[in-house]
Amino acid sequence: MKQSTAKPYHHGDLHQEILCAASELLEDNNISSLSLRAVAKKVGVSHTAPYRHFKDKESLLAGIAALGYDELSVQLTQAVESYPDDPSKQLQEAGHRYVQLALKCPQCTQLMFGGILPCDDTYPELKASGDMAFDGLKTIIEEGQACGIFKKGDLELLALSVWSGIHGLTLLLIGGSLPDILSVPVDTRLLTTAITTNLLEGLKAN
Amino acid sequence: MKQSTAKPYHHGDLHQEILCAASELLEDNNISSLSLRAVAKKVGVSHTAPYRHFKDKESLLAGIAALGYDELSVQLTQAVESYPDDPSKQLQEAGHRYVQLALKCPQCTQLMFGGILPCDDTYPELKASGDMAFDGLKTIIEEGQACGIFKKGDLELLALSVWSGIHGLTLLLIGGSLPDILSVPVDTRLLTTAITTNLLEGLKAN
DNA sequence: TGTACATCAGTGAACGCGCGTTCACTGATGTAC
DNA sequence: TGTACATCAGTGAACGCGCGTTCACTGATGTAC
Repeated sequence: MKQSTAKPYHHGDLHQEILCAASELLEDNNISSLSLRAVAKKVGVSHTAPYRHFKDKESLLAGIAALGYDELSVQLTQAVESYPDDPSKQLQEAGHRYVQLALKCPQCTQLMFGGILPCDDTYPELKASGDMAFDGLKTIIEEGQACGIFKKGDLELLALSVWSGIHGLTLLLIGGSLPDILSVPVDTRLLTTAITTNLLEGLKAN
Repeated sequence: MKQSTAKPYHHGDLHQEILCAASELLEDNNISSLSLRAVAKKVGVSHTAPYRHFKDKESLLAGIAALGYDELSVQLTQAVESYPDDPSKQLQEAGHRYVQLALKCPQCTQLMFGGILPCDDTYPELKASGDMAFDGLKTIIEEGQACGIFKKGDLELLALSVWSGIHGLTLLLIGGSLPDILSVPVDTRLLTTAITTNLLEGLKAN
């Protein structure tokens, strides 16, 4: 993204290609076994080439995570657009999209939320992307409050309540422990609906 | 645990000591930088000694995670005992204890839920400990249903709803992203109370 | 009680591995005149 | 238009590192007779 407007040089847009290859490799294995060398190999450049585009390995990881937050924002926006003027349905749809996205790229989700990267201003782009995603959620709830279907109260606290519920389910799903804990087969859609319904119950205005 | 009844031999109870030292080292750093060699060094034995007690590194990690689930079960039991005959308060207390425990040992929590270890029967002790913890939660909800203050419905689904909410908050807290996302300082107790209250709202009988 | 033997916890050298990072380099591209 | 130079993306050899695991061993403990 940062480089995508720059003119191609030598390789083309190695910055983007590295990010893209790294995201793919990340899902093929896991965070700790993702190596700069493997990424370079996948792209077809020497294993030192990435250093022209990323200060070090952590910078690359931060770039991947930022892309993840960006994609999350896109999904939230689409959820809102799917159900204009119906914050309850928007929230439910957002929940489904959150879960689906995480299931599509579980390792990236771990990277985003696993406390692996600093969340402060070390990587401004990462922080900005993360904030934007949370803003998307807050907007839905704010809308619901404005039209009187969600209860009043601290916006961030309500948003965090909802987020926690979905986030918890999501991580339990990608953690893979549920199939061995629950006595029934895991039906992702059913579980997500049940949990968002529960959350909406606690959110609705009296 | 497995060995604690065995008579001391040579070192004493190296199995336990290794588990203990590994748990401590785990919190000092993180999962991927925990090494068998460092554990052995901390205990004061050669770096191959752990192989007499654990098949490989993953087995050791499974042992640590199992201890984590056991401690979780203890906390749930204590939550129940703190408020006899009041499942709502039991649940709230359980939430607080869940969060507190995770904050005390965030890396172990990641190990337990991060999809790092197989959840099937590869490590029976691990699976048994995990199941027991989930049973503790189900028991609280079952009790609440029995005395009519929680709504009817699939027990596991309700338990999972509650668990997801608390689990999500917990992982967001230990992920460390909240202080940089929320505009107000993070008050763990307040957040936990708000979220469990919300969850109870969605759980109560009509 | 004493002795010979079996068991097995713990040792230390050695193996092969992939990793992140550095460094001096090369060569393609862009630019000033 | 042509030339000399500056820039900088990508190279490849080399570094030092810590790791998991294996192996033959040693020596302390337990046990059978």
